[in-house]
Amino acid sequence: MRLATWNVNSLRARIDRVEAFLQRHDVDVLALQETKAREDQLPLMGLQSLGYEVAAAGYSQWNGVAILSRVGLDDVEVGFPDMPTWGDPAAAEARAIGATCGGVRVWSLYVPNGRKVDDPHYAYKLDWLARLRDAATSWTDTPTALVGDWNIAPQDDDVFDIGAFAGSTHITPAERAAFAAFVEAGYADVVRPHTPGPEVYTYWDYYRQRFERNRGMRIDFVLGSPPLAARVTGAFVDRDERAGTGASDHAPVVVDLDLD
DNA sequence: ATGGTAGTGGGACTA
Repeated sequence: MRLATWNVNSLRARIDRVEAFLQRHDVDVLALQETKAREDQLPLMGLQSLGYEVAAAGYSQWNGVAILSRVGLDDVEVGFPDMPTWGDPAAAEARAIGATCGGVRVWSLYVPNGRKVDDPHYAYKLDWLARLRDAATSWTDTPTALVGDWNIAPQDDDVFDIGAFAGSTHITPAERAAFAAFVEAGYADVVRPHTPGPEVYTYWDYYRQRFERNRGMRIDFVLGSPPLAARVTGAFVDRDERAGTGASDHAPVVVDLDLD
């Protein structure tokens, strides 16, 4: 089974790219973030004609997560147990959706950005991650994939210039500890072993020609429970998807699983 | 400290 995650930065603006991506890589399950579409603006018929079922937690303008699957899509759950709903509950629910696809529990996650370290959104981000970790701790015995935009760069090599991020979110010790807590709970970054070396990014800002100069960040991850991680046979970042006009600012991350 | 670009929706906000 081929599983992918992609912060698409508007599903409707990029539906042609999404369909091309699914076909180019023969993807079975795609977790999307920043769909920027309400549920009544979905599903998109083109995806269904390609054989994909759609589960979405929508919110107009910002956020929105979805899961597309052509290997079954069962037990859809919007939000995780005890998820904090600071601010607009609808916006909170548009950050996490879970579904069982082909025997794998997939969670499409859009971790709160955090804005600035002195912003209330930063405390919300840490609280959100801690509660997700608490919920995820009880899922480690089953094949579970926590995928999406984590808005955390766990290592200094995961940003183009660590010096430029001094005092910024995404690289603080507290955020990195929140990420590490998932690893301590048993989840593994299943992509990094297949993408060795520095400067393997998943996100490049639109401005200042950051992609052309490869000044990016690695903030999109697939974390697998032990039963899932044991079945990973390969992974890659579809860097080419970020090139050209009309691209999302994030590249898709693809993982292959041997479920036999 | 600011602004650069993109998306939504048709202004201001988010990233």
